[in-house]
Amino acid sequence: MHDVAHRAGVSQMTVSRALRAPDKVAEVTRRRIQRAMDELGYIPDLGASALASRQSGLIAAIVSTLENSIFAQTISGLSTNVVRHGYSMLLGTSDYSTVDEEKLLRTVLGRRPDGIVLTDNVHTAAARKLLSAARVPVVETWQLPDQPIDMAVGFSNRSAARAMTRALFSYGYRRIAFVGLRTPDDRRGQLRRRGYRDAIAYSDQSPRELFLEAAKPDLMAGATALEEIVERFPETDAIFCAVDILAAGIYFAAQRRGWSIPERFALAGFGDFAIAQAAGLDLTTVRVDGEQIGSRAGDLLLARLRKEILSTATIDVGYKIIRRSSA
Amino acid sequence: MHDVAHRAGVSQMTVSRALRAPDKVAEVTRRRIQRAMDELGYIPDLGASALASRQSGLIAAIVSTLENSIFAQTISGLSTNVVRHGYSMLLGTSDYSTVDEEKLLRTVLGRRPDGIVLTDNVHTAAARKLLSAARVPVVETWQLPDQPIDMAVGFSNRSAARAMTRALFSYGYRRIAFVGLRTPDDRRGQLRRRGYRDAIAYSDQSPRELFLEAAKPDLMAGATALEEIVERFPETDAIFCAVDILAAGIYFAAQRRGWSIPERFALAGFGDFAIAQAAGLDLTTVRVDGEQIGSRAGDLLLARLRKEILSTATIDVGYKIIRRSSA
DNA sequence: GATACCAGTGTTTGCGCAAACATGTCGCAG
DNA sequence: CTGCGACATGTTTGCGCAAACACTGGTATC
Repeated sequence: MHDVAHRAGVSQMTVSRALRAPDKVAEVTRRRIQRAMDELGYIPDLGASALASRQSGLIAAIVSTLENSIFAQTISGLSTNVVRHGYSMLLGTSDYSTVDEEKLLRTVLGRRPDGIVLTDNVHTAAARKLLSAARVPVVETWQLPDQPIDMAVGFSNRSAARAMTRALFSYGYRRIAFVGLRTPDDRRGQLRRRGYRDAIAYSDQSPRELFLEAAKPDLMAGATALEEIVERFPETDAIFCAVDILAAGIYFAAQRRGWSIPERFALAGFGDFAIAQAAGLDLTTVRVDGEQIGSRAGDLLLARLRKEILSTATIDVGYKIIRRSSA
Repeated sequence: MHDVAHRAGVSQMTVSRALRAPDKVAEVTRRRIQRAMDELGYIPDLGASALASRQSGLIAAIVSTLENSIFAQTISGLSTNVVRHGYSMLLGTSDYSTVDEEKLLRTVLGRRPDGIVLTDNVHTAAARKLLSAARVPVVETWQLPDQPIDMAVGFSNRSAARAMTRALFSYGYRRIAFVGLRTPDDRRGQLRRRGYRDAIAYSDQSPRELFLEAAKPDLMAGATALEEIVERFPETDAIFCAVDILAAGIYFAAQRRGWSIPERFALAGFGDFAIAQAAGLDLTTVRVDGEQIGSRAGDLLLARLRKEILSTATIDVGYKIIRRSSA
């Protein structure tokens, strides 16, 4: 910067101003400086700028995983939004572990980000303490937390599952089964199950729940699920799966048995993954806009960083029940 | 840090050392410092550290898109690798635009990253200049570039497509058609086409190529492809698609016609996307390990940062022809 | 017992930039 | 013509940390 200043015949401070507050520098001077920067191939050191201004210009995101395309979408939405406003994205992966999240958080906070976005809302006590001590704006995303650390953007898995179950009732189905995974740390699955039970409780039916031992939801798990459903709840006329992929597994397994859907039984999933569509599998499901969640999270952060007073620190982006031919 | 030093009864420098070079600090002192840090909830400022040490501890990745799960995998592999070694990930999205990539590069370089990973190998001249001027280790990934900027990890789309075409010949098919998209900026598709032609040139057959006008590869495009193939090359006994999703589209379209695969014709794709598997669509395809590409890119960077002499700056991770029931 | 050496710690300085304040220059009201 | 304010620019200082060098007391060497 000093070199640029020298070449443009001004002081280093004026160069700094030309960069950060161009309107405080005379037009001609600004152009001279610009030319000097171009000629020297000067690229301002944002790290040093951060140190001096106490604003890092970084937005950190800690996602549970990138394998799942929904979080990738959220990052994409968030990134597009904040990058446009001059921020850079810092990314970390917690692998669904709160302990890893806490560890990651320590390093991330070391970068003094201006904002943090989390895709999970379960944290260690220490992590919560770190975050509040850092006095950094935080947005939790996807499942709306009961006790938000700060801000939140997402929806309620429970109410979405309740809505889907009710929708199945409204389509005329009665003996609705629910399929989930037993994995104890699958909070989403548990919430969706509760939503299912909420709806069942308001009906004349008793719950038909199936929990698979599978570690991961996949097609195989779906196939197993169908077998067990047939055995334990043979009267079932609709199956609601906690995850689309399970529904897909059930679909193909049914196909192999020569059963047609929704004649033999209706089928509903959760997530509206591209997978289902791609498989030509016209699945009734719950859709949540992952990209929008990221984008809105960015909005909240940016507003906060502009010192705006936020009327609502929590945004419910809702969900959509997509009825397709499977139910 | 000053406060921590005071509390531990040492100088600020000793605290710094306890952090960066623990073995240069006496055991007891280190423990006192550790305690002081815990009590104060001190988190070192990595930005300031970067400024003083001239090492940012940042690895930047510029991906074409996150929508596509393969790049998400690469980021995941890269991130896991470098984070373990104390680096943080800076992420940017170029949306397949070399101009956006260049813009992004300017900001990214402002952070003075210790290494950069790119998922594309087409860049503006200015971008190339920026990168070489920055003297930062660079790894280009996926398609191996003809003229690498620095290092590279990936494979050759051309040779992979050639191998697949040859494989189809070896399975006994003769009249092999190729389906791609016309989108001019689809470099990958062009390279795969060349690979196909390479193989055809060594056979007694003439090329049967079909280029769709569709903007994006999807199931619909696949369905259209089948119609055109049937019309223009009715004698075709095998179809090789530049992308799995097209193959899936063809598969379902064939299914609707009551044609069975591979009896009516064989089908091969490229990419081994989870989609195909999920659809229960047992597709013969070319598999490339996206996560490994990211991980190996990390290895190269880390080695370079350790000042190791690299014997090879380019790593070909290869590909696998996966023969399944569709061919 | 002088010399060299080393582990452990402290002091000084500067990384590249921006905040805060200081200075200079001009136009315009009275 | 004076004085005051608005604008444009310069000077000083410090952000939080680590490199480089200086220093201390102890141990090994012969």
